[in-house]
Amino acid sequence: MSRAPENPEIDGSESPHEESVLRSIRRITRAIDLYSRKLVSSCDLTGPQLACLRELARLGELPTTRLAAAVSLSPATVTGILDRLEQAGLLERQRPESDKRCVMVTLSAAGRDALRHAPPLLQDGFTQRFRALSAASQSQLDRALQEIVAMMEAEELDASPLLIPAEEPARSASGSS
Amino acid sequence: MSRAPENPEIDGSESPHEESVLRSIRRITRAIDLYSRKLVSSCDLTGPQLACLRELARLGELPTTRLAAAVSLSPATVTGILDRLEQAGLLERQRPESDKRCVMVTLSAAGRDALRHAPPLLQDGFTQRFRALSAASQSQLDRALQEIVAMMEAEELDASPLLIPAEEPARSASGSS
DNA sequence: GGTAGATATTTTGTGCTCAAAATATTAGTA
DNA sequence: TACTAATATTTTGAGCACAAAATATCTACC
Repeated sequence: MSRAPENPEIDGSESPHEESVLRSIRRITRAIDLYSRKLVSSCDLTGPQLACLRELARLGELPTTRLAAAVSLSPATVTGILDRLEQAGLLERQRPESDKRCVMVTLSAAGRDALRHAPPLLQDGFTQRFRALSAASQSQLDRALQEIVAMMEAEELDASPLLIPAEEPARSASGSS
Repeated sequence: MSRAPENPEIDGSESPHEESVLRSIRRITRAIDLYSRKLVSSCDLTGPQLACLRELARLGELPTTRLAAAVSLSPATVTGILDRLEQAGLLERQRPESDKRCVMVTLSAAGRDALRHAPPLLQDGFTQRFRALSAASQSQLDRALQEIVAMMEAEELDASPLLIPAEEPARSASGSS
């Protein structure tokens, strides 16, 4: 009756690493979210809120859209975050006369102060452990993540039939660890 | 080699890699979210929904809590996802006689079918590129991520020795001293 | 039997997240 | 001036995500 064996491996043929990579990413995402909630109890700021404040401090006054890009979030999302931060008095929004479509965001004194007392954006445990790594190891992890980002953000590689294994991106500086 | 932990300027002193790592993670998270939304238009399932279905298929009937663990989400979150999947007729929930606290979740025929026609959980572009890597490269990325997960999930490493700067004038927001 | 504590799930409340639509403003053009 | 298109932000609607509280059930010990 089952007309075809429907070999479940046909499209499920994922390399074990593929599953594993996804699983790791989910766990990282979750760990960050959990830490964000702990942050709230220690300094009344969530992770995304703190990230916005930090970029604001780093880049100075800037329009919503550019802030959104800086923290890798959509403008719509940032609007909500800014609402809450403004409500808390940590920043100010104003439309410049020159172009009233824009909204320039500025850190307030209170915002700068909150930032000074805020813990790091990543778990303290992670921060400690990461800093304990050799510069080479840090760099290696950093590069690995960037590689994943690049593969992730690269869209669809067209209709290109991908069969070209071509060559390894050959990482030259493999040794120093 | 081991850089002595000089008193690191207390708060500003993040290694450049630290910033970069966080930025990469944010971008990865975002890329996954964006793909999840594209998924909806192609198969009416979001990423988390698809992830739940897949685990369900992989592990068979199982209680909510175990499913939550399998997808690295909290039970509360999974409840909402299950609501929608059940509504769509892709799975069934029932409380076994033996223990009516539990809720056993089972894939329905429609669920199994939807799964067969669903695209991969990661961007197609990523999947293609990742598969094009050598086994060694895949493994390397996989390991790097797992290392980060481990550092991320390791809590606080307490007062553990190892690299304590001895004094660390902890002004960390531990309330008013 | 009855009551306390443990276990499993759902509900509640808040925030993050996005696309798409709505709004407001500016610039270009007839 | 009026009309159109482009730009910048906010609103809307839906889903994800969690902790904490609420609910229901089971187990253990009296």
